[in-house]
Amino acid sequence: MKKTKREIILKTAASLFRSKGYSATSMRDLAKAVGMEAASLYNHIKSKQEILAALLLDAANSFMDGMERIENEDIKPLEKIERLISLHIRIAVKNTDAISLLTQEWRHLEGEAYTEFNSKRKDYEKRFKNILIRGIESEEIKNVNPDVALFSILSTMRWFYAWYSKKDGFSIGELEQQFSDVLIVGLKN
Amino acid sequence: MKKTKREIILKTAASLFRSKGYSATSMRDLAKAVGMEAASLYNHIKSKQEILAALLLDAANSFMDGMERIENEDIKPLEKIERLISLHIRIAVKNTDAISLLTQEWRHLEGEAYTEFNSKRKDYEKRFKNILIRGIESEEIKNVNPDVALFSILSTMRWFYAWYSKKDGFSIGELEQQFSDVLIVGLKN
DNA sequence: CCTACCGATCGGTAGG
DNA sequence: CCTACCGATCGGTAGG
Repeated sequence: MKKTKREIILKTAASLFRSKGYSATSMRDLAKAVGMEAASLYNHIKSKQEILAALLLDAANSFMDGMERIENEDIKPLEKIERLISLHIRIAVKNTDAISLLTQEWRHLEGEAYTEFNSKRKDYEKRFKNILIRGIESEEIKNVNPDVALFSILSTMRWFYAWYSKKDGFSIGELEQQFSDVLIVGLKN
Repeated sequence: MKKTKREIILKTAASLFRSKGYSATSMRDLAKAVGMEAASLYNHIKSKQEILAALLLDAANSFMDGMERIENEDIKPLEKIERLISLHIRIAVKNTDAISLLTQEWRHLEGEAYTEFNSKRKDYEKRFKNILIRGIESEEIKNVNPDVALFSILSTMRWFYAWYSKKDGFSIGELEQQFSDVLIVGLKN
């Protein structure tokens, strides 16, 4: 499990970008945290932008892979929604810093990386929404506005990393159960 | 309805901070957007920090006032939750830029302003949670984890401004109805 | 991986 | 409200 210098730089950058924000983190901050001079970073990475792009596209791909897998499972729409909630929770627990960037810092992407990230994001949302629509059609899901339902689930899941960082003592299973309860079953008795 | 220069500067800053982020927005960007030289801004504001603090504390106070009012209404907990959802929607529709900063840029606050903002935020969440707990006690609300329920509602409402900016043609009444449906009644048939 | 350094830009001030 | 300017810091490169 030896980590290359590049991997260490990326991990450290994720943590700094998360706590200070991309713009407010300088390459000198990053160099100090890694234990080298700023100029030396450039032997491992091309630019500050490349770091952000690598982190975000990697995280985005985890979600695309998960979506692909869940779409192809032979289960009902509502169960797919549950699996997607679980996907978000698991990725966030495993890779909290990178997920925070996905929520907070993606607008600082430039050029092609921005375009690529954005189109993945839109594709993901479209596929998620299609599952909701199929659930509404089969009457497994209430006749709610699918855009509102999609947005509600995704907002909650996108901020999950921040909530999770403050709370302790929940197992993955408990988290999945409680978020499914609230997001799918609702509050009203 | 004449606006002072200071008000124009604050409004313009809110819009720039929203689209570029606080750190990535320079005082020269702001000056240009307002139509003066950077140095001249300082006749109306003390510092870049002061702008962010003024915008955020003002927005935070809108929520504190709304919470105060709703707490004192003689209605059941679940109806208070509905009113709070409506409060978030109305403030976000009226003051979209400032609300985006509340969600995205508050961590750039420094010193006393950070402390004050943070304590208001915590106070607001505590009072919101108490309403949920009272609803659970009276069995009007399902026996869900109140932290998870609080977090789910607040995440959705905090991102509402971004969703709303992309969608058109909803009246306030429709928005209130649809978000209450999804957040309170749930998805499962 | 470092020293030395580049041009650009930052938030902010002096003085009028 | 402007011109002129401050010291500090930025992302990044040259050359070893």
